[in-house]
Parts: sequence; C-alpha cells; structure tokens
Amino acid sequence: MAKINKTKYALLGVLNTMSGSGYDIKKFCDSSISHFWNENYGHIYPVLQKMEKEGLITKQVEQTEGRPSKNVYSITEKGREELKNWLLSPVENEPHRSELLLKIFWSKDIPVKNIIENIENEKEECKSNLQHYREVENFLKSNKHEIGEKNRTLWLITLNFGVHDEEAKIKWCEETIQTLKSIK
Amino acid sequence: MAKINKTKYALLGVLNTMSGSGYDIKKFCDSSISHFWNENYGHIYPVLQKMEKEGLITKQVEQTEGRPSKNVYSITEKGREELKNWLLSPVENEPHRSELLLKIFWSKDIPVKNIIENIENEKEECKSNLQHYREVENFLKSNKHEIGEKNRTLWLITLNFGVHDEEAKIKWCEETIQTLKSIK
DNA sequence: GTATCCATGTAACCAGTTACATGATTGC
DNA sequence: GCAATCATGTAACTGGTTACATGGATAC
Repeated sequence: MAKINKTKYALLGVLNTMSGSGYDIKKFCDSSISHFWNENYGHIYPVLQKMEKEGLITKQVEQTEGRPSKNVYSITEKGREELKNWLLSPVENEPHRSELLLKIFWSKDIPVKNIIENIENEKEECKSNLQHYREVENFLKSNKHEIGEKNRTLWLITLNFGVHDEEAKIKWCEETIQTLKSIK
Repeated sequence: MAKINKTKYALLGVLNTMSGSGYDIKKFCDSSISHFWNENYGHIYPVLQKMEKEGLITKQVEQTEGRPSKNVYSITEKGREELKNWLLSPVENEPHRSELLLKIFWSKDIPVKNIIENIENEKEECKSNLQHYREVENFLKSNKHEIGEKNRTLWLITLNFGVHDEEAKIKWCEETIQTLKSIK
C-alpha cells in the first residue's frame, strides 16, 4: 500500500471550521496553514468528490446571479468522527529530503565560494520567512476575538515552530559560512 | 511538467564517490545521507537503468562464484558534468508538510492532554535523533583519514544542520508543552 | 534450522503538480 | 482595455512506496 492521503485531513480540518467551496478552502489554506502545509486545486477537487461519496462531507449548490455556481461543502458527523480519530492518532513522521544538504554533501569538487552562495541564499530566505511569521504572530495576538482562545493558542504554537526553525537555520547558515571561509 | 527527479542526483553523487551496484548505493545512502535523504530499491533500479540509457553512467556485470551476479555502475564524464551543473545551480526549496503541526492546528476540540502526548513523542524522537547525530559526528571527527579534509568538513556540516534542527525542535516542544499546560 | 545478507528487479498503487479549458465580473 | 478575482474541473505526467518474486550463502 502506498502513502495514505493526508490531504483528506487537511480539508476536513478546514471544513470543521467553516463550510465552503474548493475555492474557499484553497484560500483558507493559503492564508492560514501555508507555512507548513500546501494544497492545490488539482488535488482538492477530486478529494472533495471522493469524500462526498464516502459521506464525510455533503454538497450544496449555491447560485448567485452574476457569479459562477458554487459547490458549498459541509462536514458531516461521520466526517467529524474521522477527523477526530486522526487527530488523536500518533504522528507518522515521513522522512524529509533536503536538496540543500544533498548538494553540500556532494560538493567536494565545487569551489567553496559557490557553496557559500547557496547558503547565503538559504539564509536570506529564512530571514524573510522569519519576518513573515513575526508579522502573522503580531496580527494573531492583537486580534483578541472571533477565533477563540484555544484556537489562537494552537495557531500561535504552529507559528512559533516556524520561528524556532528559521532561527536555528539562520544560526547554522552563519556558522557554516564561517567554517567554509576558514578552509578556503 | 511535474517535479524533476532529484533521486538522479543522489545516485550520481554516490557514483561520483565510488562505483557500485544498486545494492551498494542503497547501503551507502542508508549509512551516510539518511539523516536528510532516503532512497529505496523500487526507485533506485529503474533510475539506474534510465541513466545508463542517457549515458550518464555505464554498467559492467561482475560474476563472483557463489554470489548473485552484480551490476556495477560507474559514472561517465557526461554524468560528472550533469552532477556538477546541478550542484552549481540554485536550490529549489519544495514546500514541506508537517503532520504534527497540521494536527495541532485543528485540535480545538481535542483534550489538551492528548495534544501534549503527541508533542512528548516528538520530543523523544528528536532527542534520539540528536544523540545519533552526535555519535556519527564523533566518529567522523576521530577518523582522520580516507575521505579527505574537505569531504569531512562538508559531511560534518550536514550533520551539524541536524543537530541545530533537533535542538530547536526540542526547545519548541518544551515551550509548547508548558504553554499547553497553562491553558488547561 | 533459521535469520540475515547479498542481489535484482517488476507490478500495483497512490500522491501530488502543472497545464489546459472555460467564462463572467470587477477594479484600475 | 487589461489584469485580477471568482469558480470548477480534467488530463497528463512524474515521483515515490510497498509488496511480490527469486534464490544462494553465511552466521549464529
């Protein structure tokens, strides 16, 4: 058996917060969980159809004048159950792949300055991510309404992961650049 | 066009260090780059065949008595070029997905103690990874021969990434567990 | 005698990405 | 007039995992 479908749970999570169309779901993902999760239409639409057949969600077609018709999905009790069971189950860590590290590992015949260049780029990206996380963090903290206290805490926790992660990577980049300069 | 094949470069990297069979390559990967890269036979063998057709590597069949016959692959000049070009090109960061963060994000209806449980598990895994990295680090440092000074530095750099990463995650786990306990 | 290692490969399957197709409305 | 937004979906494709199939040799 191949990998199981995690997209399903991402979509159930969204629909457990709000009903909406594939389009709405995609927008929600991009604005809330994109720092650790991505989804695209080519996957969202088929998975929604499949989940409807399984009875995890229901569809309702909405017609507004002058607008394309909209398939609004809502989570069912069965869907809520399925989501809850998954949330309570242990995390399956899939091995991640780092192209940066792979490149460094095989760079014995590459001039040090080129290796450093790639690491400088990485560092800049980390910095820009970090700044972005801090902005969203401030936004979430300032906004003491709508989403509920527990949700805010949980969302801040995921952002804080990003902050720790980027900070650690920046530190590693700086150390590594120094190390490489010294062997030049 | 879909994602390009990074496995190719992982295999070229191995073959740029040593000639060997698919089996040898897998062993090498498991013992050297497994902390940031994984490969499996179901992918290695077809990719080797494809690369041979493209002229990036050559095959030589080796027969030893009392052993299964072995396809020993070696990198060609063309393969070396291809690898070098890739090593010099900028890193394409593909978005990563974190199941742990996805679970936390959607856990508003889950008891705090269950969320904490998952984070405790994560912390334990980080600790065990960290210890492993430190052991390999010591092994590499003690062994002042065979692989060359530059290679040792590069390999230590990739390990050091793991160390920074795991330490940051452990810190995040501890902070997060405290935060969650306080909202209980 | 049993588990592990050596060694290669295929088949079935699912995940996920990108491009294509369509078309109206709204804001600049 | 043009770009962006709203809105849904399919097709083509690649990546990658797991299971299956085979079988001798060696170590415990």
